[in-house]
Amino acid sequence: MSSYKPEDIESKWQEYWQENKTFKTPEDHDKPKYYVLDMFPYPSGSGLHVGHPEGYTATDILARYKRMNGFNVLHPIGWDAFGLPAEQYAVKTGTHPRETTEKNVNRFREQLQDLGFSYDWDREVNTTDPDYYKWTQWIFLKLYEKGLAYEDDVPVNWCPELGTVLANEEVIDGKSEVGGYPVIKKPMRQWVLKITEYAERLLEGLDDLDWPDSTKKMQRDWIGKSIGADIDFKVADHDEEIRVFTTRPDTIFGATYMVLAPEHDLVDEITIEDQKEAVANYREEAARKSDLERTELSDEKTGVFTGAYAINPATGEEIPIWVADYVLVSYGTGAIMAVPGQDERDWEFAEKFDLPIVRTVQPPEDFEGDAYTGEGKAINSEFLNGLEVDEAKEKIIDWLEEHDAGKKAVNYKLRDWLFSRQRYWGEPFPIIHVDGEPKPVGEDNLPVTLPEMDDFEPTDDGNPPLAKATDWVNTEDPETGEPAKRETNTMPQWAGSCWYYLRYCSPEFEGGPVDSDEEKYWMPVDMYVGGAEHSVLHLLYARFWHKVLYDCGVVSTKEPFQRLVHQGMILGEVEFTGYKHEGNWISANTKDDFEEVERIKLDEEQVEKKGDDFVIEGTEIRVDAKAHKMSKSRGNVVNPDDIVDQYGADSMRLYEMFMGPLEQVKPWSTQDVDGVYRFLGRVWRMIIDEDSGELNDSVTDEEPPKEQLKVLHECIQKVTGDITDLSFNTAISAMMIFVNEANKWDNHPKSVLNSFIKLLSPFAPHIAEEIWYRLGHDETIAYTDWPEFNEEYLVSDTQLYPIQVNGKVRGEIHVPREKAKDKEYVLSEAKAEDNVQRYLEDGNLVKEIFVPERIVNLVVK
RNA sequence: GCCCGAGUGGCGGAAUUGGUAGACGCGUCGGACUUAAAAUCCGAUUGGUAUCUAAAUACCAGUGCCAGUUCGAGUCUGGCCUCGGGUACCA
Repeated sequence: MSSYKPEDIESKWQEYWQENKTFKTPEDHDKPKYYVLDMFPYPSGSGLHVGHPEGYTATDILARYKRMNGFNVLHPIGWDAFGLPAEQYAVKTGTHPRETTEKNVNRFREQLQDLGFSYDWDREVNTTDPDYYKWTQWIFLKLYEKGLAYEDDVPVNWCPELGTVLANEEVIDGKSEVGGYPVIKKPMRQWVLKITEYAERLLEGLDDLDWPDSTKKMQRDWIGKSIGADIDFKVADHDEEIRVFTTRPDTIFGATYMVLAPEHDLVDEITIEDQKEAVANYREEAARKSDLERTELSDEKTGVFTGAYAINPATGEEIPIWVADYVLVSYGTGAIMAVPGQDERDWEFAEKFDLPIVRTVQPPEDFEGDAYTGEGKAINSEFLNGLEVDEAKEKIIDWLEEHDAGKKAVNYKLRDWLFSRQRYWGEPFPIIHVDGEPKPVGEDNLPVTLPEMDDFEPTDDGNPPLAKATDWVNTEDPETGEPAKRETNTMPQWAGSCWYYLRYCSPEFEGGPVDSDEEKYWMPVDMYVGGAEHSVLHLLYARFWHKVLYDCGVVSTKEPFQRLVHQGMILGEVEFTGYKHEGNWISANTKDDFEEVERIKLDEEQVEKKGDDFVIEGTEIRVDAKAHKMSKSRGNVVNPDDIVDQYGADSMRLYEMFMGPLEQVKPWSTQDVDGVYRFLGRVWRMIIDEDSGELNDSVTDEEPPKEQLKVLHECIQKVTGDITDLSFNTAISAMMIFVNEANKWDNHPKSVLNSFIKLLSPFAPHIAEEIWYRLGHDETIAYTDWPEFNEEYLVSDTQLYPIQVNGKVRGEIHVPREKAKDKEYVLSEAKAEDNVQRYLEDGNLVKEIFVPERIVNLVVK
């Protein structure tokens, strides 16, 4: 072997690492620890796509870097392996989901190993393993014991095609996130987790986390805390009161009607005889509507009058009570006081149904529009008149409390978490029903394993597939021996991923989900890398469970993930698209003017850049130049296996990091992989003689000269700093600069090469191990010491000063190091520079700017 | 609609606290090596103007658009435009 052949050296070192368990997590707790975690992958049938290795390479670089800096590193991987696709495949083909899952996991594992990631494979976990989900069930029992898990009959998102209930967040625009099937509302008995009880703590906990601001904001918005008041409205000629939540109690004098959600409990009771039919029809219609229809029809407000009236506690006047679906039953109290003067939705409704509108906040003089929602002085509000919004709020709340009509209140958008699914391939609940009442099975009876089945279709009446396993369903109460029925729902996929990061700390531990000594050492996760699509759900659910476990004394930290980073999506290759209408080319910017437009994919050679746009070569016809999200249907998916086959894993890793900043969205370009591949080839040839396979003659044992040390230490400084900042793209660029420089040298002292190869090793570990070995080392490079840079080599003998005249660079001078900070000297040299002189001669020097070791600017008038 | 994020060569992208815009890489062009090709290596590569050509030098313009602050703005401020993402009757 002589030239750089990744296929040979990569498999060699992958085998070496595995045989020697190079990356086994150290068991001692003596050194500082670093826990670096990738988001739990779902092992899909299509295998790894190029987005996976992006985050994984970043964490792997950090893991390897930290090991070389003396840390004990926990860098694990595992499988979030329950889930719908394997079950749907089972329904279609009869293949048991376990088989599909096992096959997919094996494929994923192989692909990850081919990329040379330094995971501790002894700590692999799998959510579908009964030894794992035993503890998922155990945690559920804790939730149940604490009253945080309850059964409820709730209108749920029922998807007939998938035969399952979906969580709100799995429904997008009224269609299922998976498959895009229609979703309707249907009441069903469900398990629900009381995440709302933790709303405030989930909100507060965000403050101290080192997370992207946008992610924190999304979580805050999702929790949606708002402060206002609960106000009770008496119903005229009834004993009932209707409670509303409002953030604008100050506008109560403008509350000219009320609205109940169609599902509100009091609707039937208060509706007068004459309106019963209309209201019943409206409610039925609203129930039948899917979320999609509700959204689509949202332009036009609808509603019916109940015939009943409420008494506005502030004005004492009777106001009509309506039913309308623009009020949601699931937020606040499901009822509102409508203040059209200060609320756009109420205004719209009031206009449509001819209800009175009273302004209670003075809009500015130039205000044009309908409802006014801004700041201003109260009007038409008796004792509130003249007060600003905040003052008025305070005063009215005091007034309401005095008159026993309301009180200050806080509300959250966050809803309780619908926690059951009508599926087979998920964790069974550790719950039995005795005489129809739920009862936990008890810790000793865990795990409750899935029964063997070969039919995974739900029953016709919408019961989960597990209902068909009658031998399994019909059991007895382990305590009393009474007949009992098992819960046939299963947990959602989120369950297993809510606590997996804990299991990695002690994957074999049998006394609980996590060994407390290990937990105290390893937690919290120091660096968590994964897609922004999990900004809300996974991260919120996991934080919720973590806080519950904290309350149970299972974990010692209040938050699981101290630092979080989202890798940006990798898009497909840039595509050029031209448009034709009736056979003639049309410009891309006019394509919306035509009804029928034909899209034509163009080659790079067929287009050229003209101004800000790309056009068809030789014409003015604009085309679209865009990189799209990779998708099977578009046919632009890049398979990492192909890149590894063609260029090797080291090039794959290097390219994904070189593309651009980790967190940014970036288009893929296979051609660009050439660049990093050539770089690795240059590294190889700098050290290895291609003919003999021996070290080059230029590789010597001599002491490096100062110029070489300068180049090396600049590289060390840059790479070290950039890894810390996660700026892997510029770290690689720094190594390229080093190699470009070093290739000009006649001699390559081993000490310099050793240091450089260490720098390269977290990025391209295979070639680094091979060269390290050829440089005469017996041990893996993975635990050698990271090179330290020495400031003293970094200083050059001269200092370069660009010389500006009126802010424009007109020349540059080099001054000796010892004079670099000498203002007098530098300025006189600057003025003496030939080109600068011309400008000085033409005007008067009025000001001299001298920034030490940076720049000189002369202001001339 | 609302809330974030981003606009820099043909392309991906660099640029400390405001201090030489375009590092590094791709592509393109030219050259070396070769019978030839591949591979490799060297050089050029923002646009424009001037000095006869070339080399070289100098100047002008230039980081989405328009203003502003400053000795100096890709970077800061205000107003727009475009693209990407999130969210959507949450009272």
